[in-house]
Amino acid sequence: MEAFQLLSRGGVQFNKKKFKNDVSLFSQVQPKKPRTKTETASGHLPSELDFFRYSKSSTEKRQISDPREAGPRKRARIEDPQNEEQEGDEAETEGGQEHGERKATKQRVTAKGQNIPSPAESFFHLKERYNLPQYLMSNLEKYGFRRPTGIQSHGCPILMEARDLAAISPTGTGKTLSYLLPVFTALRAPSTSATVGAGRGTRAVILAPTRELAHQIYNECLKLAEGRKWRIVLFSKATAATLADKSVQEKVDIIISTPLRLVAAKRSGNIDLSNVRHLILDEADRMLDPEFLEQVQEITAACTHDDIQKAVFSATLPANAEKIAMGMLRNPVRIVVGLKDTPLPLIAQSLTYVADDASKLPTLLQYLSQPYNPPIVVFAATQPRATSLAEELVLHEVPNVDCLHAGMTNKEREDAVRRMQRGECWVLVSTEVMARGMDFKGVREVINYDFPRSVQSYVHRIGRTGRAGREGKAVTYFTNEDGPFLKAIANVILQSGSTVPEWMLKLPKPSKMKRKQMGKVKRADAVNPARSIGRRDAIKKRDMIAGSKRRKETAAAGVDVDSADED
DNA sequence: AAAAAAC
Repeated sequence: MEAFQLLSRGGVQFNKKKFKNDVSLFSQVQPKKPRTKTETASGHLPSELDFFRYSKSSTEKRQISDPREAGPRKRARIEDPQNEEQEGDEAETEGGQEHGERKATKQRVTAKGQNIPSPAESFFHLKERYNLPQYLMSNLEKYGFRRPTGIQSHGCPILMEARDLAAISPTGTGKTLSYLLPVFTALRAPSTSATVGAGRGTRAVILAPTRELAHQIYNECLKLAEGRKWRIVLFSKATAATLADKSVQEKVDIIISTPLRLVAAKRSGNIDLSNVRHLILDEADRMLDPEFLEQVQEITAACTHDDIQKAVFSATLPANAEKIAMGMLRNPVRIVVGLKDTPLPLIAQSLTYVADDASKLPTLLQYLSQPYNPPIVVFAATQPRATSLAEELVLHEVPNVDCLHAGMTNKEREDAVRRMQRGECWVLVSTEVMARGMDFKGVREVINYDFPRSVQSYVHRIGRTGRAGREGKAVTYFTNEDGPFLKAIANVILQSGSTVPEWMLKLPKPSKMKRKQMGKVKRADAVNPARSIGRRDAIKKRDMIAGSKRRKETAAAGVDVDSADED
């Protein structure tokens, strides 16, 4: 592992020529026409592919052909009552409408519940209505938050009026800030201050499904907290230990944690949650998955204060998760920004046909040998596949490749995130662990190397790009085996305003049996069938690295050394 | 429907 990491970090030379059209990592992308289409790796389709029978009339359904048209077209859709999500007694508003000024990117907002607080047009309005402290206003300005996003203008008032909230808003639309602002406003002053209204100690808990996401939320907290002596704790083994001291715990204001970590502290009696007034579940549907649910419920039960406000946030919320969430909330407001379970139209999505698993690597290598827009996030289905793919890319001289999955050590994970944030990583190969919430601002493109297992997974994965109003590109590889899952994803792409070949939508709905069967197809750990991963160890890796050097030298002489790497 | 993630 060590050797591989060294190699992936520093062992590959920067190839300027390859990127001469893209010198600056963070410069504005030329708005390209988003195309959603089916590309074939080999240029022709094998006739035995049964689901391509439907492609005879492969005319494309066209909704929005250009992201710049998204505004007006979206508007047209809003006015079409047939497209409205039907709700019972609901208030419906569109941000900005009542003041005449509307940005093209504004999305439809559906709110449901009793006495729904009206949205705030600007941070200044929030301040006027809810007495937002000046330090928050300065910090907002300092960090470039000029206007609230849809979820912020609608969600903040609801939370600031002490209501429970279920909020659904697309990826990259500022959900974190929409719950942090109300939390800071409600807490008023740090525990250490003389004028604390609501008692001392932990008064807000924010839960997230991965360490990386918890850390990112923590960083956002620190931005808003500047200038005040807030004690914000990113829960870890180390911090949990220091909190065993009651006098330390009394000074804490906000805890951000993954569920199991907090449960462990609770069980050891090291944490007092009895004064928690705000409990936030980020990536709520994930947090309500069976494996997390018990832990979340244990934490909820430990938050015994009567005046507790609960809120759940996500870009996706399947019906069963929503049912559980609503059961946890008191007289909640439910708001949906845009369309539920739908990616942003800003993301140009495409599907690429690759015949089988073995064809994916050559397809990706071919793609990465041409100029592209780094950084790219590549999603693999399992940890071994992510590792294997990253190794293959490194061995094939792709520059600045990194790998990140939960099988790695904390330090390795932190290092990978840091390199990503610094723009040192151009291709990040990862698993589902990176799929949710992570905000790497420069990510231009997502590649689903392995087909996502659910619509939710797809939406969150591709949501790593196209954040905060930027454009993004998402490519999804699909093989013959992915056929049964293709239709659902095609529908999502269509929903989000991109185009999809009509035959995909005509695919038969796969039966449960069929899905079960297909789902059981075992994916090889090694991404390159020519290499066996079974006997991999440090020595083997050293050989591979040596092999890659040899390859480099012999490549010029036209000698094929690939076979030398085989077992 | 299943892997990944959580310690």
